[in-house]
Amino acid sequence: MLFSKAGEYGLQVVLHLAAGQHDGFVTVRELADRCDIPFHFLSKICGRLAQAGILHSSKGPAGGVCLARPATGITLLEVVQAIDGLDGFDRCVLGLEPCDDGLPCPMHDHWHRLKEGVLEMLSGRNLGELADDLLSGNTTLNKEKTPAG
Amino acid sequence: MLFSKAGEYGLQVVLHLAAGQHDGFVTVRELADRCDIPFHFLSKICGRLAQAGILHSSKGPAGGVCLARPATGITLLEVVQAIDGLDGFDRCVLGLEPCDDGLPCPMHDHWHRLKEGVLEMLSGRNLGELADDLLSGNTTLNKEKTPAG
DNA sequence: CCAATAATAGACTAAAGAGTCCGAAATCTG
DNA sequence: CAGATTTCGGACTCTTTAGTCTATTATTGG
Repeated sequence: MLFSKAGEYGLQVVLHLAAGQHDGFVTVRELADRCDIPFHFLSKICGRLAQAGILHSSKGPAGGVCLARPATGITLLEVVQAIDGLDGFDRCVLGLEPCDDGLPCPMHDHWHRLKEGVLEMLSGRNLGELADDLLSGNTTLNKEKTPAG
Repeated sequence: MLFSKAGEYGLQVVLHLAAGQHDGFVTVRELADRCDIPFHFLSKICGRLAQAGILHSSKGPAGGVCLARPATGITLLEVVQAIDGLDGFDRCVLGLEPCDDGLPCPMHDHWHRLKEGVLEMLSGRNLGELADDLLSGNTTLNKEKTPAG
């Protein structure tokens, strides 16, 4: 609805890393397993996040990825921007070409307010604060499948 | 971002019909031309809208489509539901499977409020009111391409 | 240096979304 | 009834997104 699958996965992983309190690198394989994300697909996503300066990465044994900066200095908006881009936020909700404050479509104003709300959701709190919510048990990233049977 | 292309087109057409003050049927061809939508694609969309009881349709010469009910009795939400469905509104914004008030993801609450806002945007006003905005010139559906050259 | 490990890059396949085409079936006009 | 018009339905192509596979490069440990 709001993000591509890659975007969803990227957000999950970044939150996982922020809440994980890992010292060094975590392998993409482990992230993929823990978050139930196709490994090769996640590799690409982490590549983009590394290129955007959100993750650090290291090859070889004891390598992997980790947050490139303190979690308190990273917002979800950066992550979304690195993966999905922010173009969607500039487009008319009806797909009309000339739709701005000058020539607004019937939903322009209302949608504009909602978009602001989304941007605020993505940039208002940093990864550290969200990680705190996770660690305190107020929220969760669990993606457990109900055990077979 | 929020709707599929088919959904966007459907909303455009329904708004166009509501604001058009047509007496009888309008051909899908004419709608496609006016709204700059691929004709065959729009045919399918109108088919769905007709099946959902939002449009009436008639074959043959002097045939076409028209709103099945007074515009004041139709909401955008119905249109979206008929074309895209409402499943997207039930899904977690991060794509997590168990994500509800009991086991919320870090964005659950915030996203829930925003979704309510979207639903309110789609159901809060009816087609008639939106058509009034269009007719009074406060809003527009214009999709003019800048003239070649 | 050698072997194992892990990210990186790119080609490839699969599935979904978007758009096209054609052959009905229905309906109006003459 | 004949022919033109228009919706309806399905099959089809094209593009994008999602996901897989393979080879390469860098790093670590022995």
